[in-house]
Amino acid sequence: MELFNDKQINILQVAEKLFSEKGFDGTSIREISKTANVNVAMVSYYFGSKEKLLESLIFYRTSDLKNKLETIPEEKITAVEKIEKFIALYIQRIHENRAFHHILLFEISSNKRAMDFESFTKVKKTNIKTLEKIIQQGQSEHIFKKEINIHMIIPTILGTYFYFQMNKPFFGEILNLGSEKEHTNYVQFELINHIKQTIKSLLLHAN
Amino acid sequence: MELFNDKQINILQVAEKLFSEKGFDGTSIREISKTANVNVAMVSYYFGSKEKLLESLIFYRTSDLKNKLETIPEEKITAVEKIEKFIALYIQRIHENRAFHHILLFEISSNKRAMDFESFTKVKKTNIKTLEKIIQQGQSEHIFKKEINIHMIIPTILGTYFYFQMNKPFFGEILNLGSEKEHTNYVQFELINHIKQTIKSLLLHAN
DNA sequence: ATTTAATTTAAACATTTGTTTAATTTCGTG
DNA sequence: CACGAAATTAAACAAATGTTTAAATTAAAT
Repeated sequence: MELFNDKQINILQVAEKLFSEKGFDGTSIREISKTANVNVAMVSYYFGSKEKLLESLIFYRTSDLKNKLETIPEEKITAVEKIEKFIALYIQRIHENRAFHHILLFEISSNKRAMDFESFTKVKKTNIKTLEKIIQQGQSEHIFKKEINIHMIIPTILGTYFYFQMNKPFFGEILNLGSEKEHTNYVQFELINHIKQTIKSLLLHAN
Repeated sequence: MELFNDKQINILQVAEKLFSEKGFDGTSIREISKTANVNVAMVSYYFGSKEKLLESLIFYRTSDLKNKLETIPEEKITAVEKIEKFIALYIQRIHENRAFHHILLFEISSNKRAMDFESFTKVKKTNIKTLEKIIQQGQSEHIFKKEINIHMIIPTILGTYFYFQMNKPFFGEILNLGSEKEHTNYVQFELINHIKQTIKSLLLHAN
């Protein structure tokens, strides 16, 4: 049994794109339906309402948010390698679903809609726990410093990415990133590398 | 000659609060005028339109965005102290105007409005130049490492702050920050300190 | 005090919004 | 083929939106 049929998925994907570009309130159902080549009534017919469409989108995207981060602590590699792998996988995953995460970031920081982000928050908390486990492993091996604020590591990792992403036109200009491909390439190599370097420096040398 | 009279400033401040909480599209002129205790028509009368109200807000806030960052490179303190001062002043300034910067972040990353952010972009570019100057000073003194991505330092500094700020409810919960005061206190001490520590580690020990 | 300009108001305006209706078409099943 | 359920449509709906109007009030200037 499939949760969403092709037509529904089409609408969800169009809505995701428009919501991420113009915001939830800035996007009308008529614009979504026109872009998706369906009648206006189809959105209500399939999803009930505009808010429920957003909820469906969150459900749709969160369900395949399961990631390979959880197993990293148990792998037979060094603590530093674990950190590097964690950062690379996490950023890659978010960048692949960047439109969705963009919407989430905006909606979560808005006081307007009382929406259920629990399923998403749960994944986020699991990821934080995974990172903390890796760091504590490194600390007990006396590789990582102990005088760090472990709660602020995730904000630095994800914040660097999101700030870069949200100011895409700005950095695209000063870094000469003309196309989307060049942009993704920069994230993949330069940005991920910078974050790795930053977190490693902090964990290995902080005082 | 004053640019905005008391009534206009009142409207601007109410609009700032509402825009930052519910977004530009999520806030209606009627809500603004009701909160500001003025007639609906006053917004059009004073500012012309809703979009021009936002432009006026940007103008109003950007005009006092002049900061004390520019003089840091010339001060007679060590490169490390300059970096620390830069971070502390920059984050403090943004945190004081957090509602405004919240709006800006959202509007800039939205493709919807073709708005003029030039005056703001100019300030931002000046700040980046200031930071780069400080780092280059430290590098020529052989205190700072050279194998860093100088363009990604600002995303790490501001991104850490904004990510924390945008996920305020989330971190408020796991850090037990009940009131706005506790929250600001955490930014002032813990968060700024973490960012200082992170950037210092990177600049001093990166490899 | 009179006139002129600036401010404030309630009402009206035209669009746009999310949503529903009721009729029509499509499709799978007996 | 025939029947019933699902899908699709154009139209209508009420509410909300940004903006304007024209009259009324207040303030400033002469």
